[in-house]
Amino acid sequence: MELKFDPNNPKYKYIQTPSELDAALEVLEKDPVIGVDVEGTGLDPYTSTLLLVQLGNEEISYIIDARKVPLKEFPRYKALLEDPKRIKLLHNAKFDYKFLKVQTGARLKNIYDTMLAGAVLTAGLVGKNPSLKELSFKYCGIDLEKGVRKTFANYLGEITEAQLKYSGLDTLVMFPIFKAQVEELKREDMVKVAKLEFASTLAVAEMELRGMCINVPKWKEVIAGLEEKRKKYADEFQELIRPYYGTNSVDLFGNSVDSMNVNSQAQLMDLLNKRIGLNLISTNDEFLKAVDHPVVNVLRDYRKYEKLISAFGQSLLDKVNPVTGRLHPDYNQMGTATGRFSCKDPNLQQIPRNSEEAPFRKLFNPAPGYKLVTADYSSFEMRILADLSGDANMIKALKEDLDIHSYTASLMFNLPYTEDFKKQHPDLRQIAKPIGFGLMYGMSAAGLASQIGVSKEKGEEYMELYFKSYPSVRDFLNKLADDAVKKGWSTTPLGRKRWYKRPSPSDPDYRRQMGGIQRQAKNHPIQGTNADAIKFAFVFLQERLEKEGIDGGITHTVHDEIVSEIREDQAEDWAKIQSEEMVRAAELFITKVPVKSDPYVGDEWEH
DNA sequence: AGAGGTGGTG
DNA sequence: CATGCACCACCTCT
Repeated sequence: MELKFDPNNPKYKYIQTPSELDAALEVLEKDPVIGVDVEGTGLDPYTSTLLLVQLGNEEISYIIDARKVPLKEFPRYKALLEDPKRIKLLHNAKFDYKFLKVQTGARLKNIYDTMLAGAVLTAGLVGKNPSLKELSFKYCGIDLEKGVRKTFANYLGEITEAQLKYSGLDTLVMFPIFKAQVEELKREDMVKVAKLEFASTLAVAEMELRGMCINVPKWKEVIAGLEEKRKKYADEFQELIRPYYGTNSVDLFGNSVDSMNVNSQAQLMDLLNKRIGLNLISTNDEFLKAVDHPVVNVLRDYRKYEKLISAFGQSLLDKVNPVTGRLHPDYNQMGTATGRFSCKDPNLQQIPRNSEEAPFRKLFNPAPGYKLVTADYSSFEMRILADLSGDANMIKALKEDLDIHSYTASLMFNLPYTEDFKKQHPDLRQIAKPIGFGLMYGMSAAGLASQIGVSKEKGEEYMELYFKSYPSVRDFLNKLADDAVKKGWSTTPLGRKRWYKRPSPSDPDYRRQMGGIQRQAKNHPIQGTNADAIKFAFVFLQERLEKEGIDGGITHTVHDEIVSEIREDQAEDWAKIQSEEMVRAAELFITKVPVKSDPYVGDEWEH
């Protein structure tokens, strides 16, 4: 690829005064594509200081010292970044967007993100988002020096020559990557999915900035209650196992001493199998709950509390932002091979559902004067399966709003479907339900059998009855598996691809790996279409928030659910809009069955 | 530092 | 022959 810059001697200009910035903008305003990058003293836009803002074209980078040039009072700078006609070229735009909005008041529009483009182009093959270093090597053969980036951490001094050179190259190198990726996206028919990622990342950035309110004092109370329970069961456990160890029951001062570490799987196996004489292959709850032994019972109780405390205790409260007093998780919009979001620090997508003892979700509340609006798609993946497979029976059931698992059971066991089928034949419905879910994961008859606790033969029989009821579902899923094996990828209707690394036939693990690919390929278009719809909903909702002048925004998402925080007087109207926009987004893909989304307005995160 | 086990979510 | 998708956090152990 022909470069418009010298990687060893990149052209840059260090901007320290408003008049210098005016001169730079004079040049940049002629460019249809602007490279953008920022350097700060840290990663958090609220607690770190913005040091540099680099703006450039494919030949030169203008490196603005944000401590010297008052960007907040610079309309011309803001107008350039917010110009909807000009493409802003960034790597991981979400990060820069947050800094630029918080610290300079500018909100990027119309972006191209080399990181997200790289991620959609390698989904399934690579576990993490591509770095700029990787992309610049791959597309331009340039080995970027990234050591300098670390020098910005907590940096308070004058900007050095090395820092300038490094910062300049960052914006320049994105141009050739951009050109190469666009060609690749066109070749792979992935322009639409890339555009969706680019558009939604700004809504994701807004969501992260907003964060979520958590009731810290009550959270601590709940944790304290759980700790009491954990201690009770821990003590009981040590008391119960003492006979199996004999010595070491007290230390030199007469205090009782633990015989073993309950949290150690190795020590537990030793206790349960060698000392107690059970014959367990694993200590997970699946196996423990099949055993009736006092030690095991107490262990299971202990584990329940230990899990809640370790995963959702103080470690989660430590993530509260000192400036905003709220939680601002890091959402990775290409965090999964299927296109779903992942979430971390903290992962609010795995907060337990409310229970009496641990009502965690009740402690996520709106700010004073606001409400939380929660809406999720109902049975969304089932609807996607019905639509994509085109199965007439499944479509009919969803169109008529029947209880889908009861209807399935009525077809499987040749019984009439009635309003009270669920009450009449709970057992049959209980057989049909796991098949419906399992199928979307590519589950086999054997897997089904072990899950519902029947023989392999019975499992096969049920599976056969299910597929006889929904014949097109079988054909659809089988075709997905076959195509993935043949082509090496699967796709959603939008064009979101997932690639597969097919094993060599001589690989001893060949069968198992091929089986895995087939299961992933059966699931990907379903889970991926859910993701496509949620991301369109993000884009639509962000547009509506701005258009309607809503005081509030999206605060959270959990795969098929979106939570927003809206000023009280606008919350009811917004609830309707949120559901409508979620449905509108889903209907871009789902046309043969109805899509439903019911909103809930309240002071707690619930659904 | 990384792997394996366990368990929380959709 | 193996046999349910997608994640992340915490713990222990090496």
